[in-house]
Amino acid sequence: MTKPTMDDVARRAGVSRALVSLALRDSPKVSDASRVAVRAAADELGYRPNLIARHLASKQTRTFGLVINDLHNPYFPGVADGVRRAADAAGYRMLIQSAFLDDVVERSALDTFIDFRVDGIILTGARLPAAAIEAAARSVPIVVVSRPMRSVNVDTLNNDDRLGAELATGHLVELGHRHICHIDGGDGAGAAQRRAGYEATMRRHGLEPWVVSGAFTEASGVAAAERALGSGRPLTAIFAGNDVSALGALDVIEESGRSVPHDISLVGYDNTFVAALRHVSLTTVEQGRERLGELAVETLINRIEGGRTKAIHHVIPPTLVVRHTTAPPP
Amino acid sequence: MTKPTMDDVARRAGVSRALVSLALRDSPKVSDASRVAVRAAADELGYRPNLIARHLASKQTRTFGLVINDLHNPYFPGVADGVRRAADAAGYRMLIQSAFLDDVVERSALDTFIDFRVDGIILTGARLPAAAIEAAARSVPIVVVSRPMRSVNVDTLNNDDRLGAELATGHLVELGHRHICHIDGGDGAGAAQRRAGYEATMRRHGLEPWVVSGAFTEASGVAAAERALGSGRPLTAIFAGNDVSALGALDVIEESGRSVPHDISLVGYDNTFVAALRHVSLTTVEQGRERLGELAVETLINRIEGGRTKAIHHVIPPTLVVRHTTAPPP
DNA sequence: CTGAAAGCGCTAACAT
DNA sequence: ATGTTAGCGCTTTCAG
Repeated sequence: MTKPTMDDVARRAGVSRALVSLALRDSPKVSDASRVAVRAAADELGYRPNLIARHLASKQTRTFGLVINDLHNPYFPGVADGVRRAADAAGYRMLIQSAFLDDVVERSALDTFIDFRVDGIILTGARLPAAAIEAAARSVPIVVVSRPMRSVNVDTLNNDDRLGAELATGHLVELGHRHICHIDGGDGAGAAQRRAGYEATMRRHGLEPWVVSGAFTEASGVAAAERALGSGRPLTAIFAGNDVSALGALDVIEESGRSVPHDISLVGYDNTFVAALRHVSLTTVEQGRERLGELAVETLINRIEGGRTKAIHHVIPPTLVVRHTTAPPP
Repeated sequence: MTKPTMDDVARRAGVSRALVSLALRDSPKVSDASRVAVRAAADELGYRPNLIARHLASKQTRTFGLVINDLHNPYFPGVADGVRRAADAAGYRMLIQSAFLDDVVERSALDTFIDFRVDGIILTGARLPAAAIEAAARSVPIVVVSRPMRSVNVDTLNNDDRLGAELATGHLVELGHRHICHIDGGDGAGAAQRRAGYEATMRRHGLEPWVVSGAFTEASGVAAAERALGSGRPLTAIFAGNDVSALGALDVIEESGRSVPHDISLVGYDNTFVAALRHVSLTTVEQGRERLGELAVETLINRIEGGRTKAIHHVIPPTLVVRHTTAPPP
């Protein structure tokens, strides 16, 4: 169980340890003969370099840490796809941690990556206070994805949440809806912007905003929809803060005997795979999550390798995806 | 950006480096005065211990690596929940990597964890050859979850896939179905056992098994259902290898103008949150995924700390969750 | 092209 | 209770 070290390989190959190090990393200053001998010895021994030691000596890990706010939210794996593809192409590893929707866990996930001295950290959907992120960013490059925040030293990457909400709300208004309720994302990442976009659109059309507070979870969608439906207030459409809360609302609407979109139209946000299921067919907003993931890596790399110090704030335009949960009001 | 080291803290607190090390880890053999002084110095400096260095010196990382076969499959986050809870309670960190359904990526995820010298690895839904896992298990404790395999040196934890498939198929038979097609999981983890359970149940009832090959993805469910429906063969029920492939099948069935469960009954496997959505309400099989995650950690810990060397193979009984996608045949 | 030697930041005996 | 001294396994000058 005790693993062979570089010394073992060196001894077996009849060369010095330093040469093994060079040979294994394909340095040009190693003769072919040595290279072959070293490789052979390493293979025979089943040698695997100890990254812990390598990193301690070289001061870099070539690893990015990805903190996902909630592994259960199908939005995030899409971001992870983009991150992985780009990281892979650039020769970086990616390690993931989930915050499990808990701020304390999120904080410790961030600390763990810092303590592991990863070369860069991607925070997605983070709910940590901006100050905490700023502080952490002083010791490692951090890029915050899908969580709008203004900062001079941490990079951010977002879809335009406000615009997305405007598209969603505008779509409902155009269909003829006047009683549109917004189940918001509470203090979730981007929730405030989506709420603002909703409110602005409503006002622009002379309609009164009606926000029921929620969170980015299915359970909160259930609770919020129950409140909205139970209020007795006229209601023909709901714009939920994200897809999973929309799904919660969908359940409640149907349970109440109403049908979607016949009685009530419903819009989500994120365009997750669940929204795309024909059986659900939820009208929603696409953020471009994979692209955000890729951009996150690029942003990190040009800070690390390019030495950039000024923060970048990139916002990409979302698009409305119209499916079958929206129709003119009854 | 250059971080303070333990030496900096020691100097500032006016003590030796070793004492800082002890104080920061709450060793009882440190005076209160020193402890306070060290903590203060560390805080003022914003000191964070370098885990890389700590691990190199202590030969352990107190970290488990979790390799998830497919981050997009909502089954896995449930396992991760269980792992995290148990790991947390035992004082271990958890790092995640996704294989993104790709065997090569899965292999490199495993290698990365080995190279990082994590204390234990949990493979869930892995499709790697058993031999590769066995080999890796020689250098680090590995427990394989949701992937049946017989082995003398690697621990496994599974629900009884065969039994689960028998429950699912038996349920359909009891409802009166005779033309039941199984969309299998191809070479996915546990797919063979589920297929066997289906076939055995069919034969036991004098029915002819009909397996259409698939995989554990939505896209494969779509393709397989199209083939089944297009075959012209009588068909009143489908038992899909897992929930996401069932969802793919559901889309195709409805697209063909048939309704579920009126024309065709449908059963999945995994009881993911999507199956539970009232709007989907998929009859499925619950594996007990969180429990599997917790057990995985316990298994790893009693091997690491308890010094166990004989492999454990634990199988837990699945349960059928009947919802609204199953009904008697038309 | 190869080897020797000096660390990387920390832990773990061993002293005191 | 606290300090000293070796490493952990690797990379990286610096000589040869």
